[in-house]
Amino acid sequence: MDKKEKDTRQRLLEAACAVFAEKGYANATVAEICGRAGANIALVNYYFGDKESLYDCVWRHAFKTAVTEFPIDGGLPDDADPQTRLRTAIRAILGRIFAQTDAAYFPRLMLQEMASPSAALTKIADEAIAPQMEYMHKTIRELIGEDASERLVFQCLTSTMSQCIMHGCGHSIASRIYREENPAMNDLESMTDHIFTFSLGGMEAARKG
Amino acid sequence: MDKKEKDTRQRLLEAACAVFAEKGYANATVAEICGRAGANIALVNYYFGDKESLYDCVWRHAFKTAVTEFPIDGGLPDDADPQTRLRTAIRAILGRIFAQTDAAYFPRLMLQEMASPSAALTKIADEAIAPQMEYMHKTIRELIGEDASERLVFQCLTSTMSQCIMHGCGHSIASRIYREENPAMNDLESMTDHIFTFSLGGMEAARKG
Amino acid sequence: MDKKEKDTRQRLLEAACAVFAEKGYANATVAEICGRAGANIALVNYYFGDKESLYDCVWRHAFKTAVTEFPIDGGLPDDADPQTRLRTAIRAILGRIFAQTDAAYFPRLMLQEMASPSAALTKIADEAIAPQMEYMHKTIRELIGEDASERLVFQCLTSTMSQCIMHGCGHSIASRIYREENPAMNDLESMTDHIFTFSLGGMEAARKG
Amino acid sequence: MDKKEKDTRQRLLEAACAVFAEKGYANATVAEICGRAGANIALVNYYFGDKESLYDCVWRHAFKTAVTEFPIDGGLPDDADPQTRLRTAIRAILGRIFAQTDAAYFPRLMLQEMASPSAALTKIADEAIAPQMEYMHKTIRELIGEDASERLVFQCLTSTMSQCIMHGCGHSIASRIYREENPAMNDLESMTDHIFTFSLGGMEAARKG
DNA sequence: TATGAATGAGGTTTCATTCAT
DNA sequence: GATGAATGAAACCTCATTCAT
Repeated sequence: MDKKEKDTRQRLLEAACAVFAEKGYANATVAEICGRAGANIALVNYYFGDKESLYDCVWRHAFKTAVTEFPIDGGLPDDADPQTRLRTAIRAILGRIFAQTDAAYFPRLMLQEMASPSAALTKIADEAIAPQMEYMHKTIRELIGEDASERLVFQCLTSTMSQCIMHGCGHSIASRIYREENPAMNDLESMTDHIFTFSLGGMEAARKG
Repeated sequence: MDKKEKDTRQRLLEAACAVFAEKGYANATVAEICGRAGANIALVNYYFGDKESLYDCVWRHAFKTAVTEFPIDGGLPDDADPQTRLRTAIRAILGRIFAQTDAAYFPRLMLQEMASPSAALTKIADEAIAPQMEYMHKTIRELIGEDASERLVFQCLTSTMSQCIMHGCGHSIASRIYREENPAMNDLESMTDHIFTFSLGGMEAARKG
Repeated sequence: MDKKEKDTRQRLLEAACAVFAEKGYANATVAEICGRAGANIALVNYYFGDKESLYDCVWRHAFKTAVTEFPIDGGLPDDADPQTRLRTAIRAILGRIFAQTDAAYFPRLMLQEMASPSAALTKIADEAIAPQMEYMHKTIRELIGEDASERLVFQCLTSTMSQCIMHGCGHSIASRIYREENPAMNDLESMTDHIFTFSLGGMEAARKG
Repeated sequence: MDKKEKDTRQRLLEAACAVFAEKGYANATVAEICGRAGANIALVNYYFGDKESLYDCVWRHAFKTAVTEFPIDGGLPDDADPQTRLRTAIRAILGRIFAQTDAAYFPRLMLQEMASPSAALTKIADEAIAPQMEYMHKTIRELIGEDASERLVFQCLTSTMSQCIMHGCGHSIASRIYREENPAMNDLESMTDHIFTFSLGGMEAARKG
């Protein structure tokens, strides 16, 4: 019975991840989630209380999976040089986006939150995003140097993160413009290389001028 | 009477722009649109047929306003040098995002489409986005040189566009992480400078590496 | 169209009065109300917003009808002697209870509130009940005399009101104990006489003892 | 194990008393009852069959407790004089209402039944209420005299019982009108005195008038 | 004896749309 | 050109009950 229970709850959670990631909080329906999980519609309330609490479980699950499978520091020692840390972090973020596991849900959920913030966004920003941003911030600060203004660091951080997010999440629009799937889109390593090189070059230029 | 009609239809269209941009297609309600427009709830169907057709009018209106107020080429002559064209294009895209007019709706609608594509996305991509991307593509091709692979051009294009989009639209999440409004966020010219410099530096590095 | 509109809203309001009076707020269902009114189930929300607001309209309507048809002072001049005022008030309260109009809903709603208070009770007590109680209080104070303790006045007030309420509302239980309808139950005037005489005698005794 | 069973069943019964008394039959939920009893939700059906049967057990339990702890005749000899018997009966009824034990549930359940009769009311009236009313009836008949009409006896009975019920159960509304708790409300003996005196005086007056 | 999973019916509410006027 | 009434479908949630264990 331990088996069966975990099964249904887990199936619900995973179906919910998929549906929330696809449609966003407000637009996702409990009915569809239960339908995909092959579960009775009342079970969401049985296991999670209500849709909002289910969503909490969903983003936490997605986030935990993402940072577990693709930790932002990639397991590097703390004293790794900042260039390595930057490349590793870019690789981690892209890894999440293109993961075939539940880790992929987190970035998609974030895109949904960016488009239509839900009540959970404040919590998510505090608990999930801020720590990762701090890591990136520290890394970029080291790369640009202590003399650079805080503002410059923030701009470079945004520029770098932008590319990670868009290269991955832009799919839905990009794939409609370039009708055939663009080859670069699926090549994780080359994408990492590009963003890393582009960003380093960008920071260098920004630092000077 | 001709006046009044146009008035109401126009008011509905503008209210619809705002609501769709804020909540996305599925989440926007006809009732709220009519409410904001101060119009009777049946008028959406009267003037536009149904919600979907209204949405078509909305994105076309938003797009037209955006390209009229902020043309991607900024009115430059065709033979302007590519660096100037790039900077101008970046400025135009950012201008749209931070516009106080209906022009600002288009990028927000696109963010919504990126998160939760509606049935209209294919049309939008063909009619609205593709031409602009081609202009950017051509510009970047000129900057990188004819020898560069098509793939590299595409990567640089994505990297550049990413920054424009995120610097503007990332607000909802960014403002929650950096509790106080970051100063750079609202300074259009400095943002243009940054993205331009960063992207040029990035392309230079990408071309070499 | 003015006719039809008022019709449905009014029909809903009256059906709601009946159902709320019969079952109490929580136990009444919107479906039954709409069913009795011969209206679509969505119309409660269309006309009243939600169940709670409908309930507000209901008790206010019932109260207004009750005090209009059966004013507590029965139209007596302010300087009427307290005995007359007491008898008139008793008559008014009983009149409401046995009314064949919407006035009868108010005491039944109050019985429901007494059994299972709803969120509206505070409002009802303030706006509807308190003023009537004050009138009764003043009247009884005059009957008992200025020397009597406040506590005694309150006790006599409660004793008098009790009888009005129970003689009327106790029906549901009483009619089950005395299987045949008790004759006194339906004779409004004799019931008024009894409560008036009994209460006067009671107060006289209480004052002395 | 025999102990434990009785325990759980008993805990359920007592929790059910509380919940039914507070919210009435229809409004009480099995889930809340089980929650308060610290028992699994399926146990109501296991021990009692269904909600309705549980309710039967509840009112019988409440009634038995009430008449055991506060017998209507207060243990008086059959030949006690009617005044003493009346005072004792009033004291018993008030005692139940203000009891800190399960005895207090019975009057509250009756208030609920008065407001919204359940399917059980007929049974309750026959088995629980009627015998007590007969006792009161006989007592009052003796007080008023054999010449009095049956109707007068019934009216005086109702007037007397009304006060007992209302002085006790009217709390929810009364406490909202007189914001501070009225002192008389909690003083059992003085309340008994008042109702006894008031009723005797009332009967005397009614008999004459 | 006791549990947690599961279910179907039914509750309130929202929404896009239609219709008569 | 504009309105308000009306509707059916579907959303979220609650609840009594059943079942396997």
